[in-house]
Order: sequence, then C-alpha cells, then structure tokens
Amino acid sequence: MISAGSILKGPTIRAADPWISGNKATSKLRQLLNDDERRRLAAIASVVRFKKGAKIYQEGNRADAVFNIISGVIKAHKTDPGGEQIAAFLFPDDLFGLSEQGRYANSATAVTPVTAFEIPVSALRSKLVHDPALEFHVICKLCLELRQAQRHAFLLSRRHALSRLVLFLQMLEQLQGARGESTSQIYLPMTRSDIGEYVGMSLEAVSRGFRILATRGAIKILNRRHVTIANRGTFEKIAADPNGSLGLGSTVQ
Amino acid sequence: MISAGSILKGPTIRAADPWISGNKATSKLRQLLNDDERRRLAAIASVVRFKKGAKIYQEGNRADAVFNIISGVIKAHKTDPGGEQIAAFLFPDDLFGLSEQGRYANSATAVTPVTAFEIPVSALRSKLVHDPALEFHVICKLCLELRQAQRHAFLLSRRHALSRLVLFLQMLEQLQGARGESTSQIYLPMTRSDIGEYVGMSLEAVSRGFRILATRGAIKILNRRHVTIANRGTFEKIAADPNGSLGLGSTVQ
DNA sequence: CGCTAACTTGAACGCCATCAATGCTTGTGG
DNA sequence: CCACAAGCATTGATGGCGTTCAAGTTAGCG
Repeated sequence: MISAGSILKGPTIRAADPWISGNKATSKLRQLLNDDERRRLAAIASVVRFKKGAKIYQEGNRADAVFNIISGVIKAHKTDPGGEQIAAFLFPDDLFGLSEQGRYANSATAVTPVTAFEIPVSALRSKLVHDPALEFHVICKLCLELRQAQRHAFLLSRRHALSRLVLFLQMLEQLQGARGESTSQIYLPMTRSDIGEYVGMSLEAVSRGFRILATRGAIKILNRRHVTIANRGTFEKIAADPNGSLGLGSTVQ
Repeated sequence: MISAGSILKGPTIRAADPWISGNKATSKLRQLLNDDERRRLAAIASVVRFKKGAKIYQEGNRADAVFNIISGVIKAHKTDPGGEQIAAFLFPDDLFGLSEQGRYANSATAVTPVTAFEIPVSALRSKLVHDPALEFHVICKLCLELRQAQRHAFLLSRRHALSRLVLFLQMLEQLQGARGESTSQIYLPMTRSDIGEYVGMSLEAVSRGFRILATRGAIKILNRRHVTIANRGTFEKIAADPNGSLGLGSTVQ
C-alpha cells in the first residue's frame, strides 16, 4: 500500500485550486507540491507511526506540529464526557493538527494503523513566509477542508437517519475517487460507533439504517467494512430526502 | 453604524493567527491588514449595496468575485428544493464568496440591508502571488472559518433542541464580542425560520425552545430580535447537555 | 389603520434514543 | 489448530422529543 517512494519524496498535499473550474465532484485531486517543495518539506519533517486506537494528540494541548498522512485513517474528535463527537475523518494526503490560538482544537486518534509526516509548526511557519507558492497551496487545501466541514454540517442538518447515512456514504465514495482509488465498493475503516458519532446518531440506528438501505435495494452489504451501491437511483432519491425515512412499504413514487 | 472612514480605508479582515496563543474564546479579533494593504485592495474593489432579502449570488454560478462585508448580515445557504439549509451567517469584516472549482458552493442572501466590498477574483489572485503577507492573512481567516464550520457541525450533532439553541446563542454572543460589540444582549437579525434552517430544527421548535429556555430562567426574551442570558449557570448546563431537553419539572440537580 | 409576514401556541403521530439481550469475528493462548 | 474471550455488531421493545398540520396572535410596513 505504501510505496517507499512516497515517503522518500516527502509530504503530499492533494487539493484543487478553488478558482479554476475543474469539473465534477468525482474528479481526482491533483498533487499540489512539486518534487523540490516536497524535498524541502521532508527536510524539516519526520516520519511517525501510530497503532490502531492510539491517541495522537489531545484537544487543548499546545500545537507544536502539524501532520500529513502517508497511510491509514485518523479521526478528529471532541472528547466531551458523555458523548464524543467526530469532526472529521482524515485520509492519506490530508493535513491535520491545525490549531486555534496555539492549541489543538480537536483530539486526534488513529482509526487504523497510521504512518504520517510530523512537521514542526515553527519550521513550517518560517518556510511559509518565504514561499508564496506553498502558501497558496495551503490556502487551496484549507478551502477544500472548509467545504468538507460545510458538507458535514449539511449532512448533520438532515432530519432523517437514512438521508444522513446516504450522504455519508456518498462522501466516502467521493473521497475514495479523489484519492484515485476504485469506487466500485465503499470501504468503511471505522466502527459503527464512529459512524454514529460522525453522523449524529446512535450506533444502533446506524446499524438499522444500513440494513434498511439494503432491504430497499439501495446498497449491498458485503461485510462489516464494505458496501456497494446497488441502485444509484434509489440511493440518490433517499439522499434528496423528500421525506427520508418512512417505515417501509409505501414507495411514494 | 457605518463610519465613512471604514469604507474609504478599504477592506477589513478580522482574525487571529491560529499559531499564536492568544487566549479566551471571548477575545476580540485583530484587524489583520495595515492601511497600505487596505488601500491597495480598495483599488481593485468596488462598494456594493443590497436590500434585505436580495440574492447576492446563486449556488453553482461562476464565482467572479469575493465579498467583504462592511455592514449588515448575510446568510450562505444551499437552495435545496423542499428544505433550505443555512451553512453560515456572515457579519461585518467577514469574507464570503469563496468558490469550489470556479463556482460558488452556496447561495448568498442578504438578511439585513448590506454594504460590502466586491473584489474581482482575477485581480485578487494576481495580488496574492506577489504578497506573501496578504496570503498569510487569508490563511488565518480561512482557519477561523474552518473552525466556525466545525463548531456549526458540533452544534448540529447535539440531539436535543435546547442544547442546539444554547450553542447557537453562545456562538452569536462570541461573534459579537469578537467584533468588539457589547455582549450584554444578543442580537438576532435573522428570522426564526432562518435559525431553524441553521440549527436543523423546524421554526416551531425554535420558538418553543426559546420559550422553554426563558421559562427555566436561562434567558430573557426582550423582543423578537433581542435576548439576554439571565442565568449563565443554567444556560451552560443546558449547553453541556447531560440530557438536554426533558419536558419540564424535574430540575435533576 | 389595515394588510401581510412573522411568530406563537396547540394536538397527534412517528422516528430515533435508549435499554437489553443475542450473535458474530477477530485475535490470543493453550 | 482449536477454544475462548472481548470487542463489535445486530436485533427487539418501549417511550420521549420534535415534526407536522392547523389555528390564532403579534408586529412591521405601506
């Protein structure tokens, strides 16, 4: 999965210039940094590994480094006693560890085993001031993450469980596509509980929801970690959510 | 409300360097641009006005300009038939009109009468490449908006109506503070329906929710557009949401 | 001063959270 | 290689909260 080359070359940021009219939500994102930039970033970065379930940093701690994922998946989450909330899942080529007032705004935990670059903030900062092109690339990436967060909010605003789940699956599918992976099946590296904490439902509701989607023929559950979209039409009709849930039966056209 | 000076001087971006450990959510944000930068931006910008309810741009249109609010409030929203969803409310000194693949990701509508700078994207872009300091300021602003969007998602993930409303009011209060306005009362420029579309509830539930908060002594409703926080303790206990709503009666300690 | 849009209040139904028990699977040590 | 354990996931039953539909009330604006 990890080509040795990708580590040797240095950090990778995938995004699109938000002002250029590339098209389609399904488009693959470009690697923004050239080899030279990657080498220079690699000089100030170090490679770190985390086991599944490992805590990478905690909300509120001093933000001394940002991370760039090489392989694996992490979750950024608030650690609110009596109810976690996941703000984002982060995948290879994503940046995380951006701070607010010098401190991490979320906690970060490895969902799968993770390899990442750790880049000290101090070094990155001084690099930024002298490198307008790199700055511009960071802006592009931030715009993308902002859109992503807005999409999350959009998902959460849906009042019906099925609608949320469908939007969640669409999101994962699109992210897989953007990374250049196959979208023939959707990979769910996280637990039902994680999904629940991301989409704002109980884990039981997530489980039931998937089953109902399967019953209605919208998806096919291959196993706990993989689903496919069986009927794109039904699938998207549920996303559109005229009235997302409805018990069963009435295919109200 | 609008000092003539602020128009003459040029665009204003308020944010904080996310890597500097200023403290407190209640802190006032700094104006990032110096007079010289503002003048140069003013040279490529024009001042535009919108009436209350006016549509500024529509989701999916070509994004030819970004806007910087001088006075008034706008909402950024998805225009989904059968259920609007508001992504953000934007206030003076905010930037909006950032695009995705060359097109606006949301629609924008004036909630109150609005005065704003309109800055053509083409001119801004060429300015950015030659001005690392300005780029850095844009990065700061984007980080802030990203945090804001994550806070919105956090709000939406709450399962209880009262908890969402309290978080919404806290958000408005904090934004007022950051702009240097008084926080003795919270101003609600938008309709109940707008609030509902932001917090993911029906407008009736918003109305009822405010009333229940008032009944419990957490807030005081001065009129349709103004509330104050009557009891900060109760208020924040509801935000923490042990079990947010509960009918009435049982003041469970 | 009347009209219209915004807001409040009421009643009933239905979805989802919650509690509880059972089933599956993954990995570890015998 | 098998057995067991511990997490993870599914399934079931019940009740509470919020949506929805429906009036009625207030307030802003001509």
